[in-house]
Amino acid sequence: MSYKLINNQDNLESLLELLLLQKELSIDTETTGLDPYYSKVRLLQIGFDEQFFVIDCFCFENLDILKPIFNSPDILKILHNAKFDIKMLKINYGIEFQNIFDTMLASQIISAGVNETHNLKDVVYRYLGIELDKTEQKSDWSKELSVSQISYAIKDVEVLIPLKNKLKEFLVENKLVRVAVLEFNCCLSVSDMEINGCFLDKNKWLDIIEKVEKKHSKLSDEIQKELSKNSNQLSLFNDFLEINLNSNQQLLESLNNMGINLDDTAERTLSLNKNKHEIIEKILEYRSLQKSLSSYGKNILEHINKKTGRIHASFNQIGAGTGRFSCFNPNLQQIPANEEYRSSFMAEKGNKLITADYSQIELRILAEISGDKEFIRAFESGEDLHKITASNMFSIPLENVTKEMRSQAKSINFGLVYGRGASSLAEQIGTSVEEAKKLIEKYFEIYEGVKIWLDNAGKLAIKTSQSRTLSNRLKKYIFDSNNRKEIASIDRQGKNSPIQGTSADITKQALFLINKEFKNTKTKLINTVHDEIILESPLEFAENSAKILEQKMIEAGRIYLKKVPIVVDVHISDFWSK
DNA sequence: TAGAATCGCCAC
DNA sequence: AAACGTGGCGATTCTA
Repeated sequence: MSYKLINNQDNLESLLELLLLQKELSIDTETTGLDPYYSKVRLLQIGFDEQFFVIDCFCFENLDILKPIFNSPDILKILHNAKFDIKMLKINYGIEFQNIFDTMLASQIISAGVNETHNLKDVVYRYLGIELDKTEQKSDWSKELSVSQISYAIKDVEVLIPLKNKLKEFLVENKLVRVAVLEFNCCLSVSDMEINGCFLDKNKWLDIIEKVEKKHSKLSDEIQKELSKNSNQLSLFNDFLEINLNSNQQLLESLNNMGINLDDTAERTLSLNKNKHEIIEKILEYRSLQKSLSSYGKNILEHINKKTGRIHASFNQIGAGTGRFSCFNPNLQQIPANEEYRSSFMAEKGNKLITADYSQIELRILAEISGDKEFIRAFESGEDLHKITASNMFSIPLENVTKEMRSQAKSINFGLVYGRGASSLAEQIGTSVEEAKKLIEKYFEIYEGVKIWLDNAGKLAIKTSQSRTLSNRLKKYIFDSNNRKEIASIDRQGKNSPIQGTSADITKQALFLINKEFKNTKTKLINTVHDEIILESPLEFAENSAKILEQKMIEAGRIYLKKVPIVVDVHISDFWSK
């Protein structure tokens, strides 16, 4: 294998001359670790036309002369899991990227929700049938380089160009080029979002946790006492028997012992049996506190980066099969939605947080794709959707809609996108199943087009084993066509995926537009939660940034929704708020 | 006994 | 048997 090692300024300048002539480059890095704030880039590998260059970054103070290459809209940069290299190169060298092809994202797009691994080794084997040896990947890249290390480093960039070509064929064949470009563009935003991170006020957070801990232990005592008092099982030690409240097995047994016979201890079951004993309410409250303490609690503080003082969560750009993000270390998408918790996520001194979310985006998408005249009209009116739905359903003027009617209409509206049935609706709104059925029928008389679309979407998913969003994002379904339960599930997924996935399309489009708009400013993208985008902006720019954010989110929505108005709610605050 | 599986619950 | 879509995560329980 022939390659050129670049280890002095002369070499680097000659390389630049060559790179400027290229249309496509494959790029990879080898680093001393995984955390971009604590790791150094050892090697930067660049390949094109069977030519490979290995830059020993330890020989250079900066890589400024290469910046125009990475930032060039005319040179395509091919990477696998581009976010990793982009973050490393940006933090270490201030290198900005534009125009990328991420073979990992491409592989995920083609897999279309089917469980497959997307590390380079597996993807290369799947698409090219080549076995890559990755044993050097975790070797020590901070010392003198071995021949084996260099040849490994080159192998990775060598394989990227044929891999990209193969993946591109698949993308074209499956009409996935549009969504791929969307994801590649969005990857740049996600990289910045992870670099920026968000600020969590440690003391404020600890105060909350302390309060919760007190409530938690008090409640725990009360429940334990109650359980042992009523237990007809005597302790051998004549002491009261403590059970592990977090063990649902033990809890169920204890409840049965005191005459509360339940099938399980699921929240649903407990809620339905609240009237049997006051302890049940307490158990539910205990559970909620337990969840807060274990899932968030002090654990989240361990994610504060010592260098930046901020939390840099990891976003999986195509984390869900529908195209939604997922998030971990920590999961910022499941922070309790109450102000107590969220207000600890703050803007740093001199800054404001700007929180913007799409108003009822999924229902607007449903209106768009179903084309239902009445549903669209409801949004065009600008009135409260649930109220206007109730008014339509019960054939009464808006002002006569009662709270109960509105709440019933609201439950149906939200249940729609999940393929919810009558029995589950009945449970929520506290009516008989028969009544719930009638309400749904009435609903679909008003919004007939919605019913037709939902029915078809479910059937189509089962018939074709796939569904699409408005960006043409694909979701494939694998199921046993003899299994009724599975078919019912695919039916619901077929209804939900195009909606949930289009929402993801829109948010990703917005993330791209926003990041582009705020490039080289002090306004930073710091978080996103499905239909919500959060920026941190210096005080003096906050008003203006908020306006731009709103505009760009609407612009992104407009690309997909042509018939239905889009509304974005924006708030400027010192902390994360609704 | 470590890792897998399951339950339960937080978000949208 | 269940009947509501998408995730991550922690504690308990199961399993090899």
